[in-house]
Amino acid sequence: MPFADAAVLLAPLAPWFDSLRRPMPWRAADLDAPHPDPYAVLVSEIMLQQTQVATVIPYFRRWMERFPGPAALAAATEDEIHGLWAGLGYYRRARNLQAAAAAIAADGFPRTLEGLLALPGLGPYTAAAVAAQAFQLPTPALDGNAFRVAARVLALEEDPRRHAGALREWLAPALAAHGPSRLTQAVMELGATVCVPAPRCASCPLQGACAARARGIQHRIPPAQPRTKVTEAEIHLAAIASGGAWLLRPPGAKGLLAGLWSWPWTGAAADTQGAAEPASAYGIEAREPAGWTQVYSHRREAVRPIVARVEPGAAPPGLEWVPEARLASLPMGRRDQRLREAVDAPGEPLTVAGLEALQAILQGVKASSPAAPAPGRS
DNA sequence: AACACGTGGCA
DNA sequence: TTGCCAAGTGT
Repeated sequence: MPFADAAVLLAPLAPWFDSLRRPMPWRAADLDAPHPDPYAVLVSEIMLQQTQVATVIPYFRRWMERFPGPAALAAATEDEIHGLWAGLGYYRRARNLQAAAAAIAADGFPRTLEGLLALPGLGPYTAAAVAAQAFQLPTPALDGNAFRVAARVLALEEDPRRHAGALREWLAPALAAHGPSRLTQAVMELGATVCVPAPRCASCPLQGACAARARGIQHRIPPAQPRTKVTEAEIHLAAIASGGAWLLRPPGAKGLLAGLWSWPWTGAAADTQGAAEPASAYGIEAREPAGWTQVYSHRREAVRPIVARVEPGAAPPGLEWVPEARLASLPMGRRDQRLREAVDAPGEPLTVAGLEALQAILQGVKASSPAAPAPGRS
């Protein structure tokens, strides 16, 4: 493809980045040397997958304090790593990062693109980003920012992801010319702060070189991506206490919120209304705090929380009674953290639907099927 | 090749 | 409020 010389086109990015880069705890002071701590680069890059810098910073600091190197991370428990990742999302990243740390502790840090690509959780982008920032290898790292910047500078009107190979070939000489770590970060920084979806061209160091801007088409490059469908669900999420313990579901191995503890829950029936009979007739004291909508990447959940106290009994299959003192230390996603913080909050009296949900959970009705409605009353 | 996979910021 | 998107990867 007859692209203009990237080393020339992107030259203004180097001084721009040297003077305007944002401070980040994983950034090396010397942009021209190999990074003093490749593990820190790796941790930051995994955390930054689909996650903004400002969100990552406090998680990165806590993680590095607790797991300063690959050996410490490799020795941690699943609950520990998920606890430090809790709230950051995409929890598989934490497990992959630990597996990568174990491989690094055993075999040393890979210093080639191929070696990095073989680590779990590192795809084409992350392997290249680590190679460039940790080891100064001229490997083009194409993330959403880099694709957007490249597509605009070159006025590429198609989806730039379809031209990843050509764009990598185009970018590589510029990395070698201006420093792999510097230019890698500069392109992404530009995409994150200036060449954003609604671009701020007036403050762009590449405004004179940008083909999209010259043609006035920067706002529609790159074309919007089709989104995958989001399913809707409504659930009852129950904090059930008995004696000094809470009824919880231990972490699953796969699926949504894998690796995290959760409160038991059950699909809400849409057709049950009206006042409940006194729940005390069933040995239950309960209330329903205000609900909320929980949004995931591909699912929207209307959450109807219940807080209840019941008579002692065996835990239903798949659930565990967990001593109250341990509750605060269990890794939970945002939804379950939110109910954990609300277990002492006031609520409305239990509804019929809420009572049925409690009974379904306590009777061991399979609670993990999103579509499963609560059973009818007997 | 689609789809699963979390959460938060921003217009 | 709703929708888009973020330093993507695994299956």
